[in-house]
Amino acid sequence: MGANHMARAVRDPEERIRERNMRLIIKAGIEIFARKGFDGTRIAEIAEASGLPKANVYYYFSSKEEIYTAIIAHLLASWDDALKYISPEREPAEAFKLYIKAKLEYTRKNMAESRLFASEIIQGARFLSRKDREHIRQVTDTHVAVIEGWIAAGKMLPVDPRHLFIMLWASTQFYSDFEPVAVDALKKPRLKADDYERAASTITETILRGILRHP
Amino acid sequence: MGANHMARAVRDPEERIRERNMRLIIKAGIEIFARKGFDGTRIAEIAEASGLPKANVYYYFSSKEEIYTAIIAHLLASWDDALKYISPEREPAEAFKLYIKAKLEYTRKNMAESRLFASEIIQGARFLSRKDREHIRQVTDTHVAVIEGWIAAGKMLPVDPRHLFIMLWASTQFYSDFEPVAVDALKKPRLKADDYERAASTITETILRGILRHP
DNA sequence: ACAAAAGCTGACCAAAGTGTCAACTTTCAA
DNA sequence: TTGAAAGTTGACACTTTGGTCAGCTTTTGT
Repeated sequence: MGANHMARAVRDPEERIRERNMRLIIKAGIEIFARKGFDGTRIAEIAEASGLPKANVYYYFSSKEEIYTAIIAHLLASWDDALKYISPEREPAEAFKLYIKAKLEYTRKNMAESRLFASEIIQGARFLSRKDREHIRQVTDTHVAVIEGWIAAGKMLPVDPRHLFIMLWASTQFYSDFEPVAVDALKKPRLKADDYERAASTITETILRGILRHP
Repeated sequence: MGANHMARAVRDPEERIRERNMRLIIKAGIEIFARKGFDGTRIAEIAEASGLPKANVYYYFSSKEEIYTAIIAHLLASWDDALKYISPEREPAEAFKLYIKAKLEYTRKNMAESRLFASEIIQGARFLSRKDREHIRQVTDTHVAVIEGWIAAGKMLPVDPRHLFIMLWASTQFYSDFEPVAVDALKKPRLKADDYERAASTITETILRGILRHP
């Protein structure tokens, strides 16, 4: 292992321990914050769920808030991922179809994160920084502009892009955020992959008919 | 006041005090449970918000859960109110338009209730009884049948009614449940009546184009 | 007027919660 | 091999919280 590293301090080997434990804590935290909200979550519970003693959790995070905001920051990174499909080169039909699909897939595979974020918003977005919210606004603006471009080019009907985004965001989020209600409404014991697929096609078809010039 | 009552015990005069205090507690409870969730809410805070000493709150309710479930029960009563517009005699266009409008109006005028309900669902619907959920399922079924009737009569396109309801429910709820995000997405300092009106028209127009035979 | 019912509340617990710490063990570069 | 940094943890201190209670005041039908 010749020219290894000799970095500033001592260790390195992937920083295995630290990384692994922080990951465990974050993972458990997502689950529990999602279920209980910020105030309702007890650190002891996070500790138990991550298999670490409470004092060890405090070795890595100095407070409950620090765990929570670490998670929120991580979440926001994936916020705009699905939006990449809304790009000017694409045709609206294709773009919305892909967006809806990606959004539903993300929300299905990351239920806890989705719920945690929803919970944070419902509880007043107390831990979203001004910067976070500015970021949301900016990303929205960019994509609103794309839609306005499509409208100007006659590629879709003049639908208010901001309200349209809200419809899409709301409709896709619903399936994981409010799963107990979705389950009852669909009369299924639980939601499976094909329920999400049927959701995707219903939303996509309805929205596309709703915003495209009649074919 | 001749044949008054002489009920089993003593008082009656509108039961003023009891009624008034319970109302105050419930009202404060809705606000705070909505913001903090069940676990995050402290009774002391409800007491303070309702202007009563904590011990007095316990004079009327014997536990936190009792306050909470009282509120939930009250909420469910208004659950299906907007759905009355989805009735077989109506034309789909009219029905959906009225439904969307009513739903948005309710959610706007009862933000705290809306959020509390959303919060309860996100946190796993722990306090919805089997009966409550059965009720939801039943009401949905009734209205799904109406839509299926419309589809069979060729009055609208064959859209999956259950997913359609979810789209409507989700899109309308969003504005109050996730107001901080809606505010950012719409670039408004706060949502006002005309934002809800614009939401209503965008949703209505898009959905109607999405489910009706092309006019 | 008056006694019984209803309403009120400060003071008090026991339990649960957050966060700290000193002493111990493990890891690792030299 | 070694010693310093990193990691671990039981026990503890302190605060908050849900819930109780005994004794007080107010209301009310008669």
